[in-house]
Amino acid sequence: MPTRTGPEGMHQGRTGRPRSPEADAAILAATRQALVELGWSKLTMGDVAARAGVAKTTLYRRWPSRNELVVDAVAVLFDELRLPDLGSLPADVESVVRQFGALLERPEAKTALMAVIAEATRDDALRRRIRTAIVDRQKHLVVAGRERAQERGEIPPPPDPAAAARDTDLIFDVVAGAVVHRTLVSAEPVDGDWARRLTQLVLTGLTAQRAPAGAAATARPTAPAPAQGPQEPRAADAGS
Amino acid sequence: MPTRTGPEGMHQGRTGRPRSPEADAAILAATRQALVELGWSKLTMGDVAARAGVAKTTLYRRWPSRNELVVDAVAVLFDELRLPDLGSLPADVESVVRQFGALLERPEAKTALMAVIAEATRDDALRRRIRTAIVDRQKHLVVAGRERAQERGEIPPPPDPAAAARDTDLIFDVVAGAVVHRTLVSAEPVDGDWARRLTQLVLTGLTAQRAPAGAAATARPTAPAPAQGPQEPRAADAGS
Amino acid sequence: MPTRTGPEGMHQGRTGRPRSPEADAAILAATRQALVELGWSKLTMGDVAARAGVAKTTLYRRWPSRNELVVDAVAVLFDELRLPDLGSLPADVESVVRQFGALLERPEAKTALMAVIAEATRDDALRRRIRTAIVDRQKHLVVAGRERAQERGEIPPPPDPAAAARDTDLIFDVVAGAVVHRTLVSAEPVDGDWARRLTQLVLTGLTAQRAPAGAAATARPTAPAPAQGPQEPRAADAGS
Amino acid sequence: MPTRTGPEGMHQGRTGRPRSPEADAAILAATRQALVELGWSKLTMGDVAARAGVAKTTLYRRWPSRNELVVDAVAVLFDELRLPDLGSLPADVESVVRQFGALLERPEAKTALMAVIAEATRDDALRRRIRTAIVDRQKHLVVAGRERAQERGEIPPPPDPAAAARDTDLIFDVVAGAVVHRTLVSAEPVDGDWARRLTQLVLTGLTAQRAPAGAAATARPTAPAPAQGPQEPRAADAGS
DNA sequence: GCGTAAGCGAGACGGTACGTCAGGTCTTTTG
DNA sequence: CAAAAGACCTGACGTACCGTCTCGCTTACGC
Repeated sequence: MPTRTGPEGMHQGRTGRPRSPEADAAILAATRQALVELGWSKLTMGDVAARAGVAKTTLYRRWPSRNELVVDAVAVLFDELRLPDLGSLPADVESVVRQFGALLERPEAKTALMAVIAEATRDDALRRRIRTAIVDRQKHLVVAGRERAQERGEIPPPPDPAAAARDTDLIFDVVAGAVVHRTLVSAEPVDGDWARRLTQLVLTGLTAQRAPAGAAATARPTAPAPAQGPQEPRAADAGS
Repeated sequence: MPTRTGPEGMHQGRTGRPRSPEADAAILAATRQALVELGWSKLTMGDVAARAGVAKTTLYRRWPSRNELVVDAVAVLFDELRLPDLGSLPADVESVVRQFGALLERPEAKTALMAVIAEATRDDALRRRIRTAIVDRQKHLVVAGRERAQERGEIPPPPDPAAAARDTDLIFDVVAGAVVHRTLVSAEPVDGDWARRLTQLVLTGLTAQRAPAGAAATARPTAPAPAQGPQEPRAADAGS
Repeated sequence: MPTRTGPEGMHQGRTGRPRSPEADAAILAATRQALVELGWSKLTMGDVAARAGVAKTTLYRRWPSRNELVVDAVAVLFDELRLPDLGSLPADVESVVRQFGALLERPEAKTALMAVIAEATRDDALRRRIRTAIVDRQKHLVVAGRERAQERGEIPPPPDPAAAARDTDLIFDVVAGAVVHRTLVSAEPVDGDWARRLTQLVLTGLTAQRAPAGAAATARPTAPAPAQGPQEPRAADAGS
Repeated sequence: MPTRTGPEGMHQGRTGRPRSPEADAAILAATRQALVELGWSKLTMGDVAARAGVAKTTLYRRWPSRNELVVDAVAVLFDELRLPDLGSLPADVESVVRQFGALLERPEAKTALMAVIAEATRDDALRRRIRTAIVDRQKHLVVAGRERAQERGEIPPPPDPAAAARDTDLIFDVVAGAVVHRTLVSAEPVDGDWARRLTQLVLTGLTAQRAPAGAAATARPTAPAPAQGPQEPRAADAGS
């Protein structure tokens, strides 16, 4: 676990009454509870303070606003995600997919995650906080999974580090995105069958993509297409 | 374009002064503009009304709340998505991926979409509205793409309708989810390279999955799929 | 009864559909009913229209505003006041006092009267309407009472018209004011005893005032007025 | 001046930031000013708050509604009424009459008083507030005037306390009612002449009423009238 | 008998104010 | 000095009425 999040990062100063550490825990728990019961838009600072048995001032002394408070409150949920060692890459991946799906079924996670991402489209500081508190935790799983699979010999070592990074990013977007989309937009559960099919799609897609060598298989980005028609129009009509 | 959305669905009754149709257009335009300038959390009904040159009550007479208003305002953006006929399935898919990515770069779309999805986790009526106004429009593209590819002979007809529906759902969650995640969470652009790699991953993954020979249910990625070539030599390395 | 009030005074134009006369009655009745149930400040035009089974426009076509509508609605109540002939001035006066008191016990009268008077402090047109529709009806009783008493010989003819007018005004203010104040401010009922004592106070006070011999202008109450008897022996102790 | 009114009576609790006392004064002053400029029906809470340089919430924290605020704002005006010692009862009474008349010429007093009384016909709490804040202040003058006149020997001590109370009430209703009626309904000024005539009427009327002894003077409620005609019908026709 | 001008119910319209609520800040007393 | 309590200002909320304005009728008069 990198950089522990903590309420405010820096505040210390060694004099005066020290901040109560129970208060922190109580506030975060109260925030999660309020999130479950009320949802994002109905959650209020005053309500959280009351549930935590704490004054509103104490909240503001530790978190600059509702958004960062919620990020921190929700972040701990993502600590629960574990990369198990089930012996094969597909099994490991499928496990993570199901864990992630289960996490997003929980109301406090599902509500908070999207709301906070929505806010972050306008607020860079918030985006950074989300990245360190949540996204990096998930990405770490992808990296760890790759390494373990390489050790097992399931996948070859990456030809160069840049390609590896690109692959990691793609896998991460595909897996996390698909789970989020299924859970929140399609509103369907991430059950065993779906998790297995997603895992399969991603792993075969990725392996085939990397393997093709001389096969007729897929794209050959180096060799320009003979007559693929106008490419630019494609970009152009994307806006029409 | 099926089922036109309309502000309130049902309200008519032939007596009394009819609702001004210009007001509708002005309000939706004002909503999009406010969304760009202020973002979701700063957008207020009063502000939208003022921009539209309309009374606040007129807004509330037509939309029960900010959420549904924003859904309707943003929904038209998704009408722009087109499935072009570029001659091959990968090219068509890649085009849609890029269109969708470009759409989500637009601030009014990105902000609104996530916020509204977040709210929908607590509000079934809102979820339904999102589904009919936005999601179904996108899903339609997947269905149409499948059909066209079948006509071209790029993919075989589905063995049974249930399997086809499951595949459609999976593809939809994977593609839409990945684009959304990359744009909003990873905050990276959907450029030509990424779009191509995503397309390739999904299409090869899917094809391989359907032809798994006698292989074990869970793919064995070590043994590369024997002949997954049939997508024809496609060599587009189009644009930037 | 002089000048019938009528909704709008002038509206004529002999062509077109004539205004429904039932509507007038229904509206005024609805206004009184709403006044009883809701009080002045909660009474709304829309509510009156609904009770009367009439469109809001119909109200506005006939009365310029709530104030004048209420004045007209309440004015008819004051038509009920009668000057009976009970044979003596005190008995007649006492009767009127009690009638007026009874009228002001009725919620629609009490609420409306004061509210409308309050509004009239800022609105001369409204003040005129009140005067013609309500006040003059009451003042007429005072004038009639004087004349009858003179015919009976109970009081001497006025030395000059100006003095008579001054007396009329004073009596009117004292009697009406006292009844209103007792009913609305003191919130005590106008019962038989109180009515008799008020009547007596006014009549003796007035008679003595007119006959002050050579006494100082400002009465010297220590020296009881020498002969203020001429009101005749009236011994009614009627009453509840 | 007993029982200070205060905004809300009870609220304290010794912890937390105390309510600003300047705010109270500023709000009441702003209310009176707004009343003068706008009149009762145009006075709004928001406007008062703005004039007082205070938030709307601060008003609502202290007064439950416009009505009670206005009562308190206007009440202080009635503190100005003084019972001077001019040496004789008539002179003292006349002075109070003129003071009261002058008070009711002031727009903030005249508008507010009637409006608030009108509202009170539906609201017992408001009626109580008016009584303690305004009416009792005036009544005190009547009581004090009686006592002083007795000390001077101008009027005899009351035969029994009940009679004294009844007299006080009657005088109060007559004097206050007459002044109010002349000012607000008749819309005539309370000038020296009118004040003198009212004073005289009340004092002589009252003295004579009490004095009559064996004189033929006024009512002899003990001795039933010889032929006073039907009393009951009087009560009956009061309702017709 | 027929056109036409006004009345009529309905209900949308641009407004204003409502009374409440939440956000953050600030000022007390208590620990 | 921090914490709790709670007053404070700000500003948006969603609602209720206002008085006006179309609508599509209906109704009586006067040609």
